[in-house]
Amino acid sequence: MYRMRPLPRSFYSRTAVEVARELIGCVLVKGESSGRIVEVEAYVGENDPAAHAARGLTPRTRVLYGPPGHAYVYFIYGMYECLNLVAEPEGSPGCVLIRAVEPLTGMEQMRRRRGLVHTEQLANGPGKLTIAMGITRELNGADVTKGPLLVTKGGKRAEIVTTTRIGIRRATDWPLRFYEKGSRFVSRK
DNA sequence: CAATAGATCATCT
DNA sequence: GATGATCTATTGC
Repeated sequence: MYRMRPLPRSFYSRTAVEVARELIGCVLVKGESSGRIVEVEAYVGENDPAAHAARGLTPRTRVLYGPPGHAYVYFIYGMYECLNLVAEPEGSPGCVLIRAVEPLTGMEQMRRRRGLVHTEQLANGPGKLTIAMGITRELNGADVTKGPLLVTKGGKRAEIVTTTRIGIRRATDWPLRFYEKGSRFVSRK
């Protein structure tokens, strides 16, 4: 189907903020599970004190410096994985953290992985959504313009709320978190 | 309700 | 050796 085609690489080859805002309302797909992206954060590169790229090119941040449209999946707190999409042209390490999705399909599989929680809480956080959708470090570096993990265009354009980012210690006042206004599926208002 | 503690390990200093 | 883009359970008011 036309709608199911992955977003092209050119979509991601813009500033992290542009990509972040445009991703709201798009659909994240992996296998039979899919969800509408309702909350994201932009990490804007080496000059962003809260970004992993703030310390430059290391083994971990390698994919951030690669071409846009790839997944950056990292392990945090000894327990969770977080999904980012690499933005900006190759060599510029901006990215977008996917913080929450509204489950659309494959909810049974998500419940199997996440437990018997309400639909709103299946994927309303960066760690929760990777568990719900089965996204692991094996997908680090994966090309999301191809699959098995991909993003497609959403339906109608969402109204977006801008706030400061969550769970970071530095640059806590930078307005780089975006979520869909009125959504019950965001991690926190 | 809000605040806090604990889990648990890859990454970088 | 300290830290962290988290989550859950528990404690306290």
